[in-house]
Amino acid sequence: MYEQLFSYISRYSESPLTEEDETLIKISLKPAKLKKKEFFLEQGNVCQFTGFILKGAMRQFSIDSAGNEHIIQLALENWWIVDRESYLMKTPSVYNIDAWEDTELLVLEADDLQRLLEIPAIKEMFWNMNQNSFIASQKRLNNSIALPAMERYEQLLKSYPDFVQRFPQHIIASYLGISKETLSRVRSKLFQK
Amino acid sequence: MYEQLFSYISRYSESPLTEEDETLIKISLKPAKLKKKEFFLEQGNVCQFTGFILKGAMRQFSIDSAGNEHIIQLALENWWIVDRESYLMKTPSVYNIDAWEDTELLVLEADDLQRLLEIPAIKEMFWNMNQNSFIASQKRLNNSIALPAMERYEQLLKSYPDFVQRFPQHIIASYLGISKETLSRVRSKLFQK
DNA sequence: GTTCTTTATTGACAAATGTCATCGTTTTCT
DNA sequence: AGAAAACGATGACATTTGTCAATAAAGAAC
Repeated sequence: MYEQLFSYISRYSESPLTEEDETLIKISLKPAKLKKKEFFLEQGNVCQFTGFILKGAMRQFSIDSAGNEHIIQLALENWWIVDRESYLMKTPSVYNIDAWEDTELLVLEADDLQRLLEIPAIKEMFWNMNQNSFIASQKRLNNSIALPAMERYEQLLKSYPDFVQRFPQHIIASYLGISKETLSRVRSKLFQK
Repeated sequence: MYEQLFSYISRYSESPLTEEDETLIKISLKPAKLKKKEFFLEQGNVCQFTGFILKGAMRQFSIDSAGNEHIIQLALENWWIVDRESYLMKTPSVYNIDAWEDTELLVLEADDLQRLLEIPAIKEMFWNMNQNSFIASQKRLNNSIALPAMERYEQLLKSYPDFVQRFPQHIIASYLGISKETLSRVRSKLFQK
């Protein structure tokens, strides 16, 4: 179970993990399971955990004043999931995170994170993960303000083809910031070509 | 000149700076000046520097196939500016960065960054800066997919009132992902209230 | 296996936003 | 000071996208 995480770490850091490191990681990251639709974080609560997804699919979303969900993040195997602002500042979150499929995770409490960051490989892994997250977020933002619906969808197909396999269209539409009807029409136009 | 940076660092880290740290910082971060409209980074080039803005205003933008600019970041005094992907991976950038006002910076080359990160206060400062950048980017993304034009503008007024003072409306409109005409109309509606 | 829920498509129409053109004002440049 | 450029507002109209409703198919639950 932890092998998956260790292999992830070695992919995102140059420093090796010692035996003691691995022990500390096993103590800090605890296995957890979520059934489909079960909440990992509900808005108004403080985000207690960072999750590493071993198996399954999750989504992070906000709910607007009209009650509509807006997907701000989708995550599959080997992704980290957390509301960082709430987790780090211990403030109530404006986001929800739930499982879209039955999901297995390793979860890490904020206090344990501090201890883990003493491990160079972990620090490096999170450092790189943070950089990549920011870069990805900025790209998505650029697409969002610069591209019309169809091109946003085409970009998504290129960047995250798995999403389209694992999540239904109305989730993808919300992730792109368009209505499900518009996405349906965009797709039919695309496939006409 | 460096006092401004030192004070920034102390605000974003708990560790103090030693004399040697300060010396190393002074060696690594070099003063630079940009006149209005001058490029800090031009698309197609590798981003060579991370800049710390001492005085002035800058913008980071992409140009789409129709030749329209899309502002993905605005930055004022005490902001860092860089295209991280290009800077870290040494790949050609898809973004442009230029000065909107005459600007004074301290600039840092990627190789020197590695050396600076040995300083705990610097590491901590960049760590926190990265977290904050990601959180801000995610918020902006959420606004972008969840809110109509007027509410996006109201959010901007709350979050970054300085932007509206320092940049003309067509820049603000582009930052919000709307046309300058729409922003003009949004504003006239807002002020009618 | 049947029922209920979720998902996806499509049409008709509404609303939001974009485009183009014009005009007056302000700012910048020399 | 005078000319040129940038800025901002507005009208007319086009385009994109959203909303609502109906329908059908696929999948989940019991």
